[in-house]
Amino acid sequence: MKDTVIPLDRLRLACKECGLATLCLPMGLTSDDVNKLSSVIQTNRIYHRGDVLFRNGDNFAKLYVVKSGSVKSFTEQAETGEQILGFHLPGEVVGLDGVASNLHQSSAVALETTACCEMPFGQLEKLTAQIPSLQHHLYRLFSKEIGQENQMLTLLGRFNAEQRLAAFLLSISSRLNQRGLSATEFQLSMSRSEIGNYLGLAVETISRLFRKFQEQGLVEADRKRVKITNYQQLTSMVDEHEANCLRHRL
Amino acid sequence: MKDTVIPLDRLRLACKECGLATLCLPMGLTSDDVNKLSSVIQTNRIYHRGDVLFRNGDNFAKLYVVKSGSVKSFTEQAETGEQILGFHLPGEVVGLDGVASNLHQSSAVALETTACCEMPFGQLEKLTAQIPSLQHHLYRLFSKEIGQENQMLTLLGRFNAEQRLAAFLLSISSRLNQRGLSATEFQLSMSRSEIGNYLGLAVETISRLFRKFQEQGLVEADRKRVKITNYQQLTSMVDEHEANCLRHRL
DNA sequence: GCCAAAACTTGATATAAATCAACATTCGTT
DNA sequence: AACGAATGTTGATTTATATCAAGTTTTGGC
Repeated sequence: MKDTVIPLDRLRLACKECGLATLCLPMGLTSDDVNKLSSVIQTNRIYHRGDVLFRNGDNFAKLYVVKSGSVKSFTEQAETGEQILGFHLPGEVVGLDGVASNLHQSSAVALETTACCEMPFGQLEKLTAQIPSLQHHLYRLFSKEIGQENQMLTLLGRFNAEQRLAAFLLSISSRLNQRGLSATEFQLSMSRSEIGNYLGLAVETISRLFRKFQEQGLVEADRKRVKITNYQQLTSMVDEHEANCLRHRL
Repeated sequence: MKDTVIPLDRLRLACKECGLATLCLPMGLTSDDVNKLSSVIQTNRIYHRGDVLFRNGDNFAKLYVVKSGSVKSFTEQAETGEQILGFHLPGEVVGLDGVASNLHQSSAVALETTACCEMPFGQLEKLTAQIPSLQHHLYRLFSKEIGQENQMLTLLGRFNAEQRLAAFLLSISSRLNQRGLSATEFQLSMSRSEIGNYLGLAVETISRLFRKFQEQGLVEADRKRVKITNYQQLTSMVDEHEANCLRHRL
């Protein structure tokens, strides 16, 4: 008995102190609920740069919550290329597209040393049937992902290169900030090439834009270290664009 | 009592004969389950061209299942423009992005005379807690939407104009075909301008591409009437592209 | 701490698709 | 059936961004 109780408590503690309440500790869970949830979660598995969380076509079994570090998800096309679908920062969930067919529809690899909590979806699903607030939380999680992809569709369909990079930097900034990190100074974990891939732009374009932004005093960028020096103007680039670029079509 | 029983039966019948098993009749529902489900669904509400299902910012209350006709969803930007996020054909669900914040994050209007079943999400959610297969079905529905948006991200990020239109036509074709309609001959419900908007291209480009496809014997297009005359080659345009276009980057 | 490979930068040039401009066709209303 | 408005077509021109081609800098393994 003690053998069982202590690990659960430790796990529960792990979740409580995790700070990533997004998925693990939705409001309104009782202590008992948290124990149930904790008991099905494998906490803090460590991945290193390039390690695969799952690959397109793998059986889908679990959702992954990034606890620290970062992950990219992507589809592999033919033998030569990949299309990056998203970068996943601490507190964000990876693997939602696997539920539909019980097979992962994309791949995910760690961009740096990364800790993830892994949640077996089958067990999670059963739990959600018992804990209404958890169920609601999970529906919301799926829905939020859809909303974010809608934003990305707008970006790719209507934004020019400059505005794409601005929106990208603001997105990273805001997401890190939500986790208590600086909104203006951070370290990117992805290469220029990966940013370009994600934004539908050539590497060279990303490189030139970083220089341009720097010249305009919007950011200071030293390799992966980024400091946003004019948050306001960066924001207005995206907003104005939304007005401008759409003026032309329909 | 009779008053209650008969409508429920009628509704259940409505669902049973609907043929759109996607959401309403997942495998494994008992007759009793179907009655429960039917009782919360408002069936066959009719919308006419231009009618609004919901608007960005509206309170989120229900999901909409297109039964016949078609719907477009989009975000409105500034006062002048819209970005079309998707076209929704019979059997498809609209409104999933509203769950996250309890507010619709996009708008939806009927493109033609359209019948929808409306499912109050709160009640649906309660039901899913009682009916495991329904719960699973709903998770899968969300997940499928995410998968489709991922495909769209790839299209916008990496496909050229030609391949975007090819992919678009093939998508419509396949989705109509899944509903028992012809895969090669159909009537589009959206304008060239809306297609362009959706695909991140100018109207003129769409117009030229239709001509080009026609000259190449891929399709016969007479205004909104489309006949795919070389399905095979249309498909290969998209596939080859996946190999070609990606060869260049990363 | 050195070396090769990878990542990044920069400039010159090419090109796909947007924009501009004009006209044609279709649709919906009276 | 006739009209104006919306939608679609077509050609000429421009432009944003890709591509090509060389470099330079950084990184990570030995």
